[in-house]
Amino acid sequence: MPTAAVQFRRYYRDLFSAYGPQHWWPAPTPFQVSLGAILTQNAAWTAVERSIANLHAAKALTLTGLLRVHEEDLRELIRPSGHIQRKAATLLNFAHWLKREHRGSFRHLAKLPMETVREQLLALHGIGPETADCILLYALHHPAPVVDEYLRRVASRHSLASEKANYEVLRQLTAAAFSGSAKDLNEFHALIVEVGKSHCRTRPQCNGCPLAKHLSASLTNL
DNA sequence: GACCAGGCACATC
DNA sequence: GATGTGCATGGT
Repeated sequence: MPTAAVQFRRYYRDLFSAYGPQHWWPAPTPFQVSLGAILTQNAAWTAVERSIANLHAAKALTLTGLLRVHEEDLRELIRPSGHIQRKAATLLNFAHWLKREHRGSFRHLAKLPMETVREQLLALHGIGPETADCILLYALHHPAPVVDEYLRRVASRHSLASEKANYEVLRQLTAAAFSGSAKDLNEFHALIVEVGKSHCRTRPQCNGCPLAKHLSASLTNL
């Protein structure tokens, strides 16, 4: 049995062959990447796009623009992506932190060590490990592994990790597979989301899934 | 009319 | 510490 790291690299190769580059993150500035990362928590990306369009119309896609919006109005702008009370508060938490601690500058933020920024992000209410790692990877271009439910399912069904493997375990496995390469980590996570949306919703049906050939015999016989 | 979506915080056991 | 549950909305 190959190591999980080797398997992850094989998945990456096969997914890239099947789907091609995903061009993540679909946003023009690191600030907008961060807003999207918060808004997409437990929400479909199509819903996030509608919220982003509302924020754009309200000129709230920049730090100063966002900070000019009252929290109640912000809730209405982001209504399409749900969880409006908590997400509005989180967006403002993030914006105030960026302004207060980092002069509102991603350039300043990018100079700090990845782990330092990660700790600060995790200390913000409403930002958990997945959102923090998305910001590190897609806004700051740090080599930060992102673990999501789809990766958890793939790893579990392919017997690479326990069904109950926590975020940290899968983060280490991913780091071991793509250590140091932000480019590969970027593409890998995007591809996992893509295959997850189309093939990993129900277990273990993988007909037509680019990863099906990697399934262990015990699973394919289910 | 369920079920899900590019999670998180908090209560409870 | 692990497991369950509320948060909110729109698409399928």
